[in-house]
Amino acid sequence: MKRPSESSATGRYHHGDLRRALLEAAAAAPDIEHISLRELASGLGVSAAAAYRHFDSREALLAELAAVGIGQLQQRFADTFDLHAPAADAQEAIARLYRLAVAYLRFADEQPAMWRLIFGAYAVQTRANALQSGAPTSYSYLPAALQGLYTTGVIAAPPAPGDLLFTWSTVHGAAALRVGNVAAAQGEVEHVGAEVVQRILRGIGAYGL
Amino acid sequence: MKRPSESSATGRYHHGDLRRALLEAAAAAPDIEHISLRELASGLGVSAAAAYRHFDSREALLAELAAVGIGQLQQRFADTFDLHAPAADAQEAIARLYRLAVAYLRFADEQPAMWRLIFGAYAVQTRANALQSGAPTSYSYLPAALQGLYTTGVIAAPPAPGDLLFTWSTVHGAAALRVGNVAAAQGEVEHVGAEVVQRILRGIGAYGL
DNA sequence: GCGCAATGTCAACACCGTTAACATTGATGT
DNA sequence: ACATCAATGTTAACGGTGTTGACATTGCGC
Repeated sequence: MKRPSESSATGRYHHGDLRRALLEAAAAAPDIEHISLRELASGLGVSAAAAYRHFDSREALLAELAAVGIGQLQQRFADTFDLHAPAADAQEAIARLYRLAVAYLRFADEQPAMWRLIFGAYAVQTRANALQSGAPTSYSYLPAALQGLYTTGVIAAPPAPGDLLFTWSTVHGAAALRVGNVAAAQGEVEHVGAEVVQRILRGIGAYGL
Repeated sequence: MKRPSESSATGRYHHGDLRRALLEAAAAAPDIEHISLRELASGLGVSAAAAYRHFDSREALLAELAAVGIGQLQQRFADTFDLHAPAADAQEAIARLYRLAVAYLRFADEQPAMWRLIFGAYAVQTRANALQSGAPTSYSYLPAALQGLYTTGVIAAPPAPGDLLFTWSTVHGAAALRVGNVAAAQGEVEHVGAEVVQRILRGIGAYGL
């Protein structure tokens, strides 16, 4: 309808979908946070000022890009288990937590720049907005996984706030150390995930594993 | 001897200790990573080019500043317990881990910009250098604390690499979530530290608490 | 098919990191 | 004491950056 069939810019005065193109080009850059608007624009055969028809500022573009990244992360979480389907049994509940941890680690591994953008100073506001939107977010999965551990009897008591804090901290921390190239956190994602999840389970009171 | 008594720059052609002054001014800035050399220099009543007599580049200055920050963090760790004095008993060994966690959290709380500088993309090389220097570093304390838990009988087996990874991840992650303004990690430092350490202990196999 | 809002261009501003050429200075050796 | 020289500062300039205002082109809705 409105979108020209070509997304690449030929000699046309109007690009067609510059907003999306800018975000995609930025996401494709190896060093997201250090790209320049001018470089980005000229790479798309467009003037730098054109970007300001779509974003208030460079920061606004990065914030929007962070939102895209949060969406990607959430999608990875969604691929690990269905938020609305309760875990069938203890084994499945534990597997969900494990898959979640591995997804977290893998995302950090594959997109470290995006990871830093999401959890760096820029996107604090972006994350806050994503949270108060009400819709299920990436923040819904970890609590759900813990709840599943309870309903399947892996843990005896409903997960306390401290359990969520602890679990989240551990998974997030392992990913952060990985992005930071800290030696202790390198190695196979599956291995790190297993080491960490095993101890998380013990930490929140899952006995007899 | 060589240093003029005044550290503030009066009309003198030579500043006296510009290198230190630049680092201090940068550390005092509210948003370390986004300061400009020119602003920094002009704030000290000095030309921007003067900074290049002391640092190869802006990045080099930030790297050096990160090294300073790592030193400060290490000092906080050193204040929690003596690396060379073994823990007297189980209670003391546990208290050491707790104080370490709280120190970690407090540092992140009080100097979030420095925290980001240290663990961000810039200082990867800096941290690597600090590690291979051989001297005791901030990376020595967590392993030592875990070892203390073993020697005092809190845990039955010597700490495995996975135990270090797990403990480090959790503490680091809690601090990172805090810096990132994630709601679950806010609240009193002592409380967050206690919640997290309690579960870490369980996670690494400390029973009967 | 006219007109207007959307979307682009161009030119300019102030600022930035960085460098080269030059200036001042404090310490050092005789 | 004094010349010398390395250390440390200055100024001027380069190319690059984010951002803005004035103007140009275009496609969609009446």
